[in-house]
Amino acid sequence: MKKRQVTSLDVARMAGVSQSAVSRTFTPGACVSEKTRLKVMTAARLLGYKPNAIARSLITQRTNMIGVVIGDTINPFYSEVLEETTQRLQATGRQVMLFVAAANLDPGEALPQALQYQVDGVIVSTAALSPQMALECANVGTPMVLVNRTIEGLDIPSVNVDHESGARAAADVLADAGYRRLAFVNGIQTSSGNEARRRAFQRRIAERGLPPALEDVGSYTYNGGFAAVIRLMTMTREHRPEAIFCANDVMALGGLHAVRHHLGLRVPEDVSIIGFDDIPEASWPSVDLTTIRVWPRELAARAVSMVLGMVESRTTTCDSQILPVELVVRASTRPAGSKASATAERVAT
Amino acid sequence: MKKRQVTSLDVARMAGVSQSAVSRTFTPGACVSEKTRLKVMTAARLLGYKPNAIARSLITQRTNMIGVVIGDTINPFYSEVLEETTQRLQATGRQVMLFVAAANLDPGEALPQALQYQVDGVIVSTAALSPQMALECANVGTPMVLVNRTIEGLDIPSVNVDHESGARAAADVLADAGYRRLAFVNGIQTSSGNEARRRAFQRRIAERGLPPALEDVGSYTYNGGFAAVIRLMTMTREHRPEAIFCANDVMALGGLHAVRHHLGLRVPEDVSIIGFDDIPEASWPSVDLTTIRVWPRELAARAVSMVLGMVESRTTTCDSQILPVELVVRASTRPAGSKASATAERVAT
DNA sequence: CTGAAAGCGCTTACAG
DNA sequence: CTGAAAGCGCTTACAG
Repeated sequence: MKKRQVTSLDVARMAGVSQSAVSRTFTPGACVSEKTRLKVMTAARLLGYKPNAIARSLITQRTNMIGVVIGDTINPFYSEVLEETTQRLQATGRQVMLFVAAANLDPGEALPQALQYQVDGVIVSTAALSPQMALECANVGTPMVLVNRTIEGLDIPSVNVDHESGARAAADVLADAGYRRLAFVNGIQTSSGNEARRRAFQRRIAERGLPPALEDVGSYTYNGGFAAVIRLMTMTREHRPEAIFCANDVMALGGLHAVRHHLGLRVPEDVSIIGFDDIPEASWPSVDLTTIRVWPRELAARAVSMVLGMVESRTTTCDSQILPVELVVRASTRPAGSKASATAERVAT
Repeated sequence: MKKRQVTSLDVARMAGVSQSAVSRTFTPGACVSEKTRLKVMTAARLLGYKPNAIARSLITQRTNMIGVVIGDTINPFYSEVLEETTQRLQATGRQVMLFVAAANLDPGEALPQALQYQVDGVIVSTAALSPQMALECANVGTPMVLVNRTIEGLDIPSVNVDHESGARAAADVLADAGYRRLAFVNGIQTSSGNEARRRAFQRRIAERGLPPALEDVGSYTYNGGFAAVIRLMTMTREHRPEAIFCANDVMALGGLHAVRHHLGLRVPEDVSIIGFDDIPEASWPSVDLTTIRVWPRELAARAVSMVLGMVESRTTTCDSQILPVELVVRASTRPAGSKASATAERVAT
C-alpha cells in the first residue's frame, strides 16, 4: 500500500524546471525567481510533494532532531519538564526523539541510539545515567545538557534547581518547629540530586545542633515513600522520627497517606512531613503538603535554550545554571512557636 | 567542535576490506566470513564507528521511527499511555518521534512534520485532530492508529476503551442509588470519546426513566472540572444536581475538591461524583472516587502492535479494537439501598 | 536566477 | 564470501 514517494525530480519534470530549482523553492532564503517558485509550488501541490527530511538531513549534516531522555514520566514533575521541553523544541521547528528509561534505570541504549540517528543535541533528565554513556556522547561532539542532575567528574552543562537551599529550608522549618528527631527519605541514592539534598539537609541539621537524621529509601515513588514512612513510624518510641523530609513530593504523598490512613495518626500532630517539588497534588486541600517549590517548566526552557545555543555555535560547552527554589509552608508541618504562617516565603539563594 | 563523522569507508580502509564488507558486518543476517567480521569489528571499535541510521533509512526506505502525537501529557492517564507506548516501541528497536499538541488543540503541523521525517507509522492520542490531517496521512500510505478516539467518516484503525459500557455503568450506579437530577460534565465536546460517553450516559438515563442530565464543560482539566461543578452546585435548589458524572477523573477530582473544600458540602451525602479512567489519585484514601477503570497500558500495547503489524505487512488497515472497562465503586457515590458494596464489579461488555 | 553535477553515508543486486 | 557500482532524495558550490 505504501506508494512510491513523490520526489523533487517528479516536481521538476512537471514544472518544467531543474531539480535544483525545486530544492531552492523549498529552501528558505534561496535564490528563486517568483515565476519559477510559482511553477514549482503548483506542481508540488498537485503532486502532494513534501521534501524528504531524512535526505535533507544526510546532506546538510543536521537532522534538527533533539534526543530527550527522561526517567519517570509518571511523576508530574517530569511530565511537565517533558511537555515544556517538547513544546519549546517544536516551536523552533525541531523534532524530539524520545527515550524513556525504564523505572529510573540507566537509559542504557538510549544515548547510543540517539547518536546513530544523528540527533543534533541531547537533553537528559533521568536520575540514573552512567558516566560512560555521557562520555561517549561527548566523544562524538554532540551537545548535551543534564536536567536536574550532574555527573561527578564530568563537566557536562546542566540546569539544576538549588537542591541545597531547598534542603536547608526544609531543615530550618523542622528545626524551628522544635523537633529533634528527624528523618530523611532518599529517592535513589545514586542520583546526584538526591545526594545534594541529603547532604545539605544533614549538614544543616548538624549546624542547628540536632542529631543526624535517620535515613530510609523510597525510590522516588509513591509506594516507595509509603513503605519507607511506615518503616520509620513503626520504630520504637525512642527512635521514631518527629518529622520526615522526603526527597520528592511523590514519596511525601505516599508517606502522608501511610501516616493518616494506614497508621491512623495525625499530620502534623503526630509527625510532620515535608516534600520537594510542589507538584499540583501537593496543594490539594485534602493533602496540603509543606514542600519546596521548583519550576519544572523554567528548567525545561533553560535546558532547551542551552542545547540549541550549543548546536548553533557548534560547541559542547556552556555555563551551567542553578534555579532558585521557594519554601511553601502548608499544613503538613507544625509551625514555629504558635504563629502559623501559611504564606510562601522566598528562600535566599 | 563537531568532529568529522567516522564512516564505513574509514573502517573499511583500516580493516583492509571493502566498504560493502563493513556494511554487511553491521547488517544482521548478511553474509560475512568470521574472519572479515572480526577485522571489521576491531577496526570499528578502534575508530568508534556506529552506522549512520539516517543514511541507512534513506536507502532502505524505512526509518524505524514511529510518530507519537499526544494531547495532554499532564493527565496521568496519557502519561501512562505515552510511557508504555515508548517503552514498547523501544523494545522492538524503534525510535519514537514525539509531538505534543498544545492544550488539547489540534496538533497542527505534527502530522505533516512526522511525514516529512518519513516515520514508518503514527500513533495519535489526542482529543482534537482534524480529519484533514488524518486524510493527508492516509494519502501518503503511512499506517496510523488512533488511541481512544475515532474520526467520523474515516475508517482509521483505532483502539478504544468501551466508552458506552462505562457511561452506562455510571448511569446505572446513580439511578440505582435513587437519584433523579443528574449532571454530566463534558471534557472537550469535539472529542469523539467525550461524545460517546455523553450520548451513552444520556440514553441510559432516559431508559431508566430519569429526566435528561444537565450538562456543563470542564475541558478535561482539574480547574475546568472545579469550575463546572461549582456552576452546577450553585444553581437553585430545584435544578441543582444530586449526582454528577465527569467525563474523566481529572475533572472529577477538581469537582470533588470544589464540593468538599470550596462549597463545604459533603460527598456523597450532598452530591455524588463519579469519574472515568481510574487514575492513581482516584484511589487515594483522601479521595476515594467512584470511577470507571480503564487500562491505559493495555491501550498502548494494542496500539503499538497494530501499527507495527501494519508496517510489517505494508497495509494501512486493520481491525479496530475495543477494550472492556470496569466499574469501581468507592466512597464518592451513595450505594444502592442500604448495602454498600465497595467492591469492583465487572461490567458486561 | 538557473542547471548539471558532485556528494552526504549507507544497502544491495550483480558478477565473480 | 567478496568488491565495484548504482542509487536512496536531497543541497550546494560551480559555471553560465
